[in-house]
Amino acid sequence: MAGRPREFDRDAALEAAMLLFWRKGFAGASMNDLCDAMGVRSPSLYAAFESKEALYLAAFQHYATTEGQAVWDKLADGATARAGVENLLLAAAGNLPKSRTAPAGCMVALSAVSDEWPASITREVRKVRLELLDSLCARLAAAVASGELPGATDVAALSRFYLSVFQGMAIQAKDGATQADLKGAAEAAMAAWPGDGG
Amino acid sequence: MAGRPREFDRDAALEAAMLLFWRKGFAGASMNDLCDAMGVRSPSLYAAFESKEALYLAAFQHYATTEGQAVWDKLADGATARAGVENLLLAAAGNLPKSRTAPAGCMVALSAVSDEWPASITREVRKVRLELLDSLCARLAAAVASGELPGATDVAALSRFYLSVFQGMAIQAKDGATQADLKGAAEAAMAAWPGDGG
DNA sequence: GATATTCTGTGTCGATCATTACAGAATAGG
DNA sequence: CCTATTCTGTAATGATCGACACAGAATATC
Repeated sequence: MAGRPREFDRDAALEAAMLLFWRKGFAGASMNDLCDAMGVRSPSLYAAFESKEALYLAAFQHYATTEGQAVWDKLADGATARAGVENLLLAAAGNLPKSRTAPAGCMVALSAVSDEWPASITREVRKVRLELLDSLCARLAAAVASGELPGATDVAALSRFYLSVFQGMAIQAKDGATQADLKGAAEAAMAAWPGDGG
Repeated sequence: MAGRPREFDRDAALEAAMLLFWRKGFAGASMNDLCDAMGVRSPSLYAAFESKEALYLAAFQHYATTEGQAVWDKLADGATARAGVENLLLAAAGNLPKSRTAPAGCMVALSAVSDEWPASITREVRKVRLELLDSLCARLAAAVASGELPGATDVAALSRFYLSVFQGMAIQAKDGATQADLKGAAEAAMAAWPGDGG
């Protein structure tokens, strides 16, 4: 391919954009901020990512397939669905608070919770959040099929419940909750597992 | 007091501002939008509310003392703390989804979850959210004192857990969850009450 | 009724926003 | 080497943002 070669690392720039969007949201991260954080001038940025909206969607996908995936993969970990859900919530407790390298909260849980966001982003974010609900439903339905959970279990309700715990933990992480704080909430949530005594 | 009398109803205007901020967030609601919704020209608006930031804080307080209070008052309803928490979550399930008169979600739970908001608003919103946590802690601590809950109960963790359920329900309401959806999640959450069998 | 005071409406302020024209620089293919 | 192509940097675009100057209108007090 002819033409002057790109002077910046596209993946590194996307990672920087992800971190800024993660911290400040869509409207809060201006193109100026993004250019600074990515180390790229705006014409190069537009040539590589098309628009701010497209850049956000790319950064969001990047988040979902790296940071987000690492936590939600835990749902498949463990011999039982109960262990999977517990692993998920404990991983969330470990990852949601602010760290040296990552902002607090979760891009998937906390993006587009007001109507100020572009419609295409709201649509995509909602889709991914509903996929989280689906993955919980699938794991719990399998547990019903295997006999781990009673046949009368309301899988949809139980899935929504555990999703809400995860999402609420993300909000509390934004408010400064520590790993220990969230671990306590996660353990309390596991007491709701059908069949567990109190 | 001398001077030309105000031609608009300050409380009605504040209510309109609250509804718009509730739906669109701080940055999403422009002064133009607000003027239209409130039926007021901007100089009158600034004379009555000082600034956009101050207007948001006033609208937020209005929300907290009306819409929010109506739900969180339920925590005191019922003979036991368990009944109080259940009433709270069921009221949330009834109120959080979009209705004819109100937007979906909760201004307290969903405001300022990204760093794009003015610092004064972030501070105030966080303060109110922590007050919700405190009110849960107080109710549960009283239940421990009265013997309703075991002395070994981790009140802080249990409070954080129920708060997270509420907050997560607010996010799901934004994503279109129905009253029935949220009622299921609330009921599942009550199964985590210490001492309840599964 | 005169005056001080407060509100309303028009119009606009500088700042910031996302986006892009344009020209120069660097590469690939011929 | 020459040309087409793609990137980089400077600078500017129109739009929109929050906020306000100004003049006219409406009230209270004296």
